[in-house]
Amino acid sequence: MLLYQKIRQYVFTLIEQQPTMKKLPSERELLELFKSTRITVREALMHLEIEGIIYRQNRKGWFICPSRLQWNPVNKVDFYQLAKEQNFLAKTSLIAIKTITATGDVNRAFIDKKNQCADIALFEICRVRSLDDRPVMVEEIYCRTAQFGNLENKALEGSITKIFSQNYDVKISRESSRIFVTALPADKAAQLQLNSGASCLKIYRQRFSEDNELIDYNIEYWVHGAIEINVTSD
Amino acid sequence: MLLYQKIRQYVFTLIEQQPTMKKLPSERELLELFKSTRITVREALMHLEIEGIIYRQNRKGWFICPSRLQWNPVNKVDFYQLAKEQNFLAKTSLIAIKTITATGDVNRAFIDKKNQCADIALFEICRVRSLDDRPVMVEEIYCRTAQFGNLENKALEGSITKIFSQNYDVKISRESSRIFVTALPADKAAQLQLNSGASCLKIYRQRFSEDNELIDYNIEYWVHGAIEINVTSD
DNA sequence: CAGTGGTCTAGACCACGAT
DNA sequence: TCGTGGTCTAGACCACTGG
Repeated sequence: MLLYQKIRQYVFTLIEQQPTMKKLPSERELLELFKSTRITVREALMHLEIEGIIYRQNRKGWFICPSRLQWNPVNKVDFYQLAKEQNFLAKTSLIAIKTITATGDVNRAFIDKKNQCADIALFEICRVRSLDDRPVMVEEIYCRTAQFGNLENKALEGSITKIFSQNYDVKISRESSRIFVTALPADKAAQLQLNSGASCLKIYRQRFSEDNELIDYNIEYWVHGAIEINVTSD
Repeated sequence: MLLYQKIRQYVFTLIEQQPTMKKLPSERELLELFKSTRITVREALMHLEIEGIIYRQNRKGWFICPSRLQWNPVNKVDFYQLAKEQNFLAKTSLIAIKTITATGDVNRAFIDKKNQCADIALFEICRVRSLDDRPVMVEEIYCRTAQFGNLENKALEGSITKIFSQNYDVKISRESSRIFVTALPADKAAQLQLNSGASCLKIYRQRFSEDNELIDYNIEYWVHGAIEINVTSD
């Protein structure tokens, strides 16, 4: 068995035996224990990181991943309710809300047949969501300023869907998501207190009204070891 | 800008400018180009690997990821049809089919109310699927030997769903999937010609008949840069 | 301040792939 | 046989966290 696999096995067993432990021994403690080098120790730790068993916070250390949030992208369930059902303490922090002119993918999504080339003014809302005080997701939400005037003064830590429905009488009727694995960009990693390049689940979501108009465009980055997708089809 | 980010950027631009290129320069070529070391070059390459832009085949080199297969877990669409629609050449290789006694998760899934403790005899089918000759998925399929006698003599490179329906008159009516990111176990990595520890999307899928009996239990490992999940809900 | 991970150097030997 | 990536050593300095 290779050395880094032995170290991986040692840490893995440590986690199994001491499930209450949150922080792992430091890289230097491990290299002394195995009379090895940091390269090899980090090889083992990064292995466990990809498995979704441990994660690191930038320069703070390595930590054990709590259980994953079970999430069904088809049921339009509120984040807080979902977390509560699974015994997590959910929290949302508003990072920023600003007005932008749509460009790129976002622009293409919002263009409709009536005004193909017009500049589209959008709100860009950036939020971070935590489970038990661990940041697990950062998202950008785009929606039309024309449609949601005064949105910046609403309680943006809660459910956007509820704000749309209760304040603007806008109901979501259909949604479409693209989900894939990639790396966190540097800015998103920083907001999650992670190192850039950590693996994540990236989700592009478009939500439409009954008459098929795009209501919002959402880009979510989920810390990869923090979520599990459940889908049921009939 | 950090050195490994410069190298990453260089390779990234290389890929953009020469989209027909399949194989990247070797690690040693890159380290000479940047007068650096393999550790740093590999840091850059592993970054791109996590992003799903490049992948490595064990000791063969680093390669550029082709576009991802778009897959909707809710639509029960045939793999070959899906690939064809997206201009991929699909292929399936049967690795093994054997008879086992259900244990662990698989056992729990197959237990029904009638015979809680009986040993359950299952087929275990292992297959590898490729797109344009790149292995992208390895799967294990479990189903009851009692229900699918003589299954080992069927054309197992094709659609299992079709075999169930055409040879045994068994129709799938409902399915339930769990999807998450993890690392490839060593044996699965070898079957995909990848290094163990590569990131993957792991999918547990259970499929049920109209009267809610479990028909098959499926464990899929998708190479993480090879697939994108599309979900639409009404 | 000491301790942590982040980045980086300059090598080495090995197993396996392509030829 | 030679080139590839896989594994590993033995250090170094830095940026940031936490007490």
